[in-house]
Amino acid sequence: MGRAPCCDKASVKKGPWSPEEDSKLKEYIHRNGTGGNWIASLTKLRCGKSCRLRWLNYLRPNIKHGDFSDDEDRIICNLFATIGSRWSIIAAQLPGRTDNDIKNYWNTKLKKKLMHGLQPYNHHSSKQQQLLFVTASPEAAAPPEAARPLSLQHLSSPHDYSHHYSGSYGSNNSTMSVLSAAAGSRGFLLNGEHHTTITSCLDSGGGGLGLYFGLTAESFVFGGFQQLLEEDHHKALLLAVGAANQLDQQYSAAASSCYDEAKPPLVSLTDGGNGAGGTSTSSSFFYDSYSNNES
DNA sequence: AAGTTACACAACCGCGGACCT
DNA sequence: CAGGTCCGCGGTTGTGTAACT
Repeated sequence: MGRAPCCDKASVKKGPWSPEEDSKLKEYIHRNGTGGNWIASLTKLRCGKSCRLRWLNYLRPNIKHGDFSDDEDRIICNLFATIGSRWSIIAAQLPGRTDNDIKNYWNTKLKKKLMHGLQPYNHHSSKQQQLLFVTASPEAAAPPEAARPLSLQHLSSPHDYSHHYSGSYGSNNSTMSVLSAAAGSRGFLLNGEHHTTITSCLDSGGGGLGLYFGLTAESFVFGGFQQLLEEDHHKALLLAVGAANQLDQQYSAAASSCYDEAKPPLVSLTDGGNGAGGTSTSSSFFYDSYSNNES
């Protein structure tokens, strides 16, 4: 019944591929193509799955290695915001790039690049946090000519924010839940209008970094989230807020803030050249969440 | 110079759906 | 139709190396 076993996992080689193995694999593909059964003639060399992966991610012709362009960054960001971590689909939009490549690039570089605008906190110790979703001003969603320069805006209290969520949490999963709850159940304000439709809320795993986004018929929100576990501080930012059909416009504004017990929360909107790794590839601006210091 | 840490990338693992017998 | 494997995918781990102390 069924097919023969994939391979003898105890006897096939694992680990990095040698040039000899690569040339054997290339020769096999050259002779037999990739349409057939990966397992059939390769079981003595490597596990079929391993052969397929090596071919697709490294040996295949026209594979691009090296730095990603700004255009590729933009495509990845926009697609991630739209469909999440569907790397194979994203890779299909980037000729020469593999899903594994894009996944690694996102996890090691791009995510951090996008988070670059976050400033270090001063020290608070709090068990209860508030995440705040801030109204997107019409100025911020306008082209650069209109968006800059925006002056610093002091917010007198957390209640100046349109929506907030209170709760305690300590893991990525619960962080995601909080973000989901905050975004989904409370909604957010965009250009003065209340929106409640959040299509997804993602947590991208380790490192305390997460991402969330939302879509409505008229608007788009794509955000990031940073968690500083040891300080129990959380900071959220929106990377892109604007009309969905404006996403390709080349404008951005970045905001950074720091919280000081003696001062009200500060939100600084600036030209995007210095924010989020200097991204100018999508409409973007940042807001911070508010860390409630009451305990 | 040696040890440690952080980072980037390649490879592996486990799962779900498609497919085969 | 049932039982089994294959394929493709996303998440995770392992490894080499550069940067730092």
